[in-house]
Amino acid sequence: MSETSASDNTHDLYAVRLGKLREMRDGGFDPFRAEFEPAQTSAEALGLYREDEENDEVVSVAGRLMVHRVMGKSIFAKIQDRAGRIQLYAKKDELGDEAFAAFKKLDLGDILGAEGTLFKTRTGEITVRLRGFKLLSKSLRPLPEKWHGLTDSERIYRQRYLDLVMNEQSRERFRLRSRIIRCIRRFLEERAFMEVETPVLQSVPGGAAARPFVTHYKALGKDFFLRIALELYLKRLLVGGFDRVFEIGKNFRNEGLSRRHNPEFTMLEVYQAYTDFRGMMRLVREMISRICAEVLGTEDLERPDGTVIHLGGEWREARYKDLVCDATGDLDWFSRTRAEKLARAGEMGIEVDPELEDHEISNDVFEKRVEPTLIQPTFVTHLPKELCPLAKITADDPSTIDVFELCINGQEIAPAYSEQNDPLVQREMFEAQVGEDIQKMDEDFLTALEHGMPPAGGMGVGIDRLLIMLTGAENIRDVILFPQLR
RNA sequence: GGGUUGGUAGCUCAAUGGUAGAGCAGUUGCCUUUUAAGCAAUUGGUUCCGGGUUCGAGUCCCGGCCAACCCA
Repeated sequence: MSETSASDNTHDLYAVRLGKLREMRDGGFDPFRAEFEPAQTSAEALGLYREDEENDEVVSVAGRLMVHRVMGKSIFAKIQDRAGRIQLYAKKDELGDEAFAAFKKLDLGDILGAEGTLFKTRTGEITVRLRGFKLLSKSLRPLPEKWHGLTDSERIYRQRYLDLVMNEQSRERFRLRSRIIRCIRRFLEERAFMEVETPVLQSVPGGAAARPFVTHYKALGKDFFLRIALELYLKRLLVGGFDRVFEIGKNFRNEGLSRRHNPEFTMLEVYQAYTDFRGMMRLVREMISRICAEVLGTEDLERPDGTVIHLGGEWREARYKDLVCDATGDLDWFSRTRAEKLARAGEMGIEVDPELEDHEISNDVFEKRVEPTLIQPTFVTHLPKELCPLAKITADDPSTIDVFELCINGQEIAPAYSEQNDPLVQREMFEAQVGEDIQKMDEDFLTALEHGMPPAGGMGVGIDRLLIMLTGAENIRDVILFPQLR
């Protein structure tokens, strides 16, 4: 190797910035111990500007340095805070030589507090005429390139903070998520629903058919599971007399990763006594209207492919069996033998596991040929009873249950049931499932039902999927701050 | 789990099997209302990792890791 000057590390961005930090500390200033409390956000400060007036009021703002243009004896800079960006203007003869030199040495990504008065530049941008500033945190690593920003999808997810610093669309999507969840909470609280928290660690993971994550509880010497649904604990609360409850929380399912699946995802579950799945239809309808009115400002959502989802007006209602028959082109589909169904499904190009149960073949048809076509809001009702052991059997059709699945954007958004509250039937339904399924008997839940649960409607809303629909995202990772990666 | 595409400077990207480049960022100088500021000079590389073919590999082959998309 040739003799390179070890002292010349001007190419090493980290070393250059570290050097600047050392220099400051040697000079008696440590940015990481500095204090500064801004009086305004960038947006509030901009709002204080008065056209054709003195504008002698001092504003103070703080944020991350995103633009830094040195022009001889003046410098233009922009800092970014939670409300946006604001431009700063430093003038050598106003700021003083020392402070000006320090301002000149700042790096993109540094976090600073600044104060000064407002004026408008020649090109009309409201700007803070810097009177003083303080470095509040030295950034030792460079930000992504200012124009193209951060596009590497892996870093967008693994280093989400960089995505949030660089991409306004991303910041806006997560603000929207927060506002939508807040809107849902308010909506339910206004209707006397009480928010509760139930166990994440469970010894019997119930309420759904899914493979759970297993963990070990050392003190008890027992394996536990991360919950796959909220349902069974919330229903215990109905028994206890909290007859309107909801929970917004994480569920965990030990499944693969895909555009629509993250192993931990956020569910809303709502239970209301003295109503049924029809009551849940009204509730979810009103809840989504409310989100449209309060958060989105529209009932028409344009998807990335250009089609528009209409959330206003009447929502379609269709029976599960009718939809499946339509999709197969066979009006007698449900009276066909298993072999006939397998053959037809094969003809339709659906790869079906020949081991599947009868109803599972039909459900494959539903999931692959019906659900993706349900772009406009559709309540799918009267599902086969095998699909859910926790719902009431339809009074005039013992093969179906009183439930709906709300589908929008080609995805199931919200299933809801008239909750099964007959402990004897519930036990039979569980027993029919156990053995063939991962789901195990939750005896404690059955005991609770035996004490008497009021008739109730219950509903689950997949918050992440709802957000995919409402934000027009194409991937579940875009609505989860820190999605699971390999 | 299978298929396709990709991984090159801090970032965004180039580079017929033949000397690894550009823009931005950085460094130095000029510039007191800029808007991806400008001008001039300049630093910066284990081409994801490990093998192989070849006189010669960022490029071709095999294996691995990671990502995106599609399928399961």
